[in-house]
Amino acid sequence: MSSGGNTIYDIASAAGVSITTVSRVLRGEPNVAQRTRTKVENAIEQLQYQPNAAARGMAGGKTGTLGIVLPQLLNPHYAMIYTGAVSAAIESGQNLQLFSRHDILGKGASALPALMNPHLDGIVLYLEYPQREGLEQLEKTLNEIHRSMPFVLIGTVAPELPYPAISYNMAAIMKSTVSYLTGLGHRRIAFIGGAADSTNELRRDIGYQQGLREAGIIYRDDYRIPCSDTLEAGSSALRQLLDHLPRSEWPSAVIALNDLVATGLMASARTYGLRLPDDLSVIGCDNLFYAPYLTPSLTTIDLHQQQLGINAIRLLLSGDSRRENAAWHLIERNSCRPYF
Amino acid sequence: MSSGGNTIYDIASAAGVSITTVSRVLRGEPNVAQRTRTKVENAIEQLQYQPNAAARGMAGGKTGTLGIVLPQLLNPHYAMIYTGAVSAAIESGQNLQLFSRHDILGKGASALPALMNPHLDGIVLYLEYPQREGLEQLEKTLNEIHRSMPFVLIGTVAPELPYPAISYNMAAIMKSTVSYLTGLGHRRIAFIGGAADSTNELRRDIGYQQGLREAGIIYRDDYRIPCSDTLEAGSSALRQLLDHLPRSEWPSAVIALNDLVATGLMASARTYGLRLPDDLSVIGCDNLFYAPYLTPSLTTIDLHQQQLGINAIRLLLSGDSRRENAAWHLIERNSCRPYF
DNA sequence: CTGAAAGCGCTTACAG
DNA sequence: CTGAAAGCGCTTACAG
Repeated sequence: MSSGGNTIYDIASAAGVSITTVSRVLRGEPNVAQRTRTKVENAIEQLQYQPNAAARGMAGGKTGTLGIVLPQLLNPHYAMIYTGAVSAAIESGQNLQLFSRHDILGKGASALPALMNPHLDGIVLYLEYPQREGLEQLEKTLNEIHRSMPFVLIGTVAPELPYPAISYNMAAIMKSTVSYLTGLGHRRIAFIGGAADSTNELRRDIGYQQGLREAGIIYRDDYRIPCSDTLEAGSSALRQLLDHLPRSEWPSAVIALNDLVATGLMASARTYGLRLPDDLSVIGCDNLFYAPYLTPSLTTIDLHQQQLGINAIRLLLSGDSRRENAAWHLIERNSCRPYF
Repeated sequence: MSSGGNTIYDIASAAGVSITTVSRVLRGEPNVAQRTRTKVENAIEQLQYQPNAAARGMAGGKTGTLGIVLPQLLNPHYAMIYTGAVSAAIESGQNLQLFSRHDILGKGASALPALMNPHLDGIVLYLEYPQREGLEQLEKTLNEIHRSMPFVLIGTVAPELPYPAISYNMAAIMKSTVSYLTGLGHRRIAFIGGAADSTNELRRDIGYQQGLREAGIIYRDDYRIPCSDTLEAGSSALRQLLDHLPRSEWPSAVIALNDLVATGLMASARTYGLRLPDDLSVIGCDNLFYAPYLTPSLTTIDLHQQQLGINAIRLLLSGDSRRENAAWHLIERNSCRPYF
């Protein structure tokens, strides 16, 4: 094509060697005479040669590009992971290709071919886990991917999946969140979480209930509101919560699915005349960049997303198949206060 | 490779035709007998055939993938554009590949080869424009890209660049912003903007000064603070502004580079005991998703980023080389109030 | 309307 | 240590 670039042939003839030899020095093979290697390297330098990744992949070699699948990018949670991942990829001289479709699982294996198409050396998968019964289907899909390239799973990874993974231990995180609140004296603690039927949301619910139980608090169904992943959903979820409860039973604290939901919920709380945090403590999850700038500043869980992105790429590159938990910590700010 | 997929050969033999014919129906060429076409289509369907984009590209055809270069993704401004762009790409059956390095210009043409490497059918470029003297270098770079693939420029595009573009008219936007504020009665209007030496920041400064002039206000150097693109920078820029001014000359309104800077600046303002918006009106730019949820909710410029992403892909696909302005509008919320 | 052949830019056995 | 040859999965002239 008019791609205008020099090919391996150009540098072969410039260096006076065969393309095989050029390919060898390109890939850093050891069995090349120093003199030859130098000649080739000079030619590469002079002609500003750039290997064609597509051709490489097609010929069966490494393409030098990794992939990452993220549900979306509007939530900075994912953008942070991506940013960490690119930096780690660049550091290792790899390219990183982003796939931001969430349909990959919804449509099962049917979306898979699109992934296999570009010859990737490996891929990081942040999946949105399906209903429980979908887990089996998912495993089949993953086995299929596994056959053509290595991958690592990140996010809230079901422990049942026997693949390399860096996973948020959502049960532990939720339990700690609840304990933080009970430690402040709260007893009426609501949880505005995801749809209860996804496997990773399940995990959060377990942690929520464990946390309550440990503090001797009885779980109430009407303190658990399902909610999707947006600010607006957070706003209306809080309304739903409060509207179904006599004022005397309104929670004194609410745990949000994530900072987006927390943000929406805080605005909504004000419309009920609730002062924050005096009348209602709020805690989020993700530590988005603007969380310190909300009024009140938002107490939340920092999920170390950028580091997760970095670690995922490193794990992928290492070829190791270990499974580990992702780091996190609670950040105390001003949206929670002791309850007496 | 073990890429496991069926090739054009597989479907050729399944359909009992040559690979040439398969290729023809794949690419929708008209000169194929209906019967033959049907046979081939059935085989494609049955074998779940997926064309290999890399091979396609290498053979000189369309790859079906477009690219987009964005400076970064942590600022939702860019994530919105990306999101719009993918949706438009998917709608047209194209893939979209994201490149988020900002070094493409910093390093001049040297970062270019990485872009040409994957065989893209075209690319959307959101560039960070260089100092004035860099414009010439930039044009050379663009000419080089132009030779191998079509592109469209988006963002604040220098009018000097003779390429298809959808551009924010920053001068007009800034002028309107100032006029909005002067319309509210403000006279001491500060501008916390970008480094004054970038060509697109220059454009904003022009609009700022025009707006002032129209209202008969004299431009003051000490009301113009340079600032980078982060919340922290916004915080310290405001400090820098106020610390150098006697209290009686503190501005009654401040225009921020973007919502990130506005967010940081608002927090900083409070530490000076300023009530918002009573003591200081603030206006941002970008209309990030959380802007309505700040206290006070942030008046800002909506830049219609998602639509910009969509339009950019469509313009690219159309092959048209027109240059147009991007849509925008001011969103009044509660961070600005009349000044008496 | 259809097919055989060359070629895109590489890598990988296979010889030497 | 080095090179000639085959092949990766396609598209594009060129014949027929």
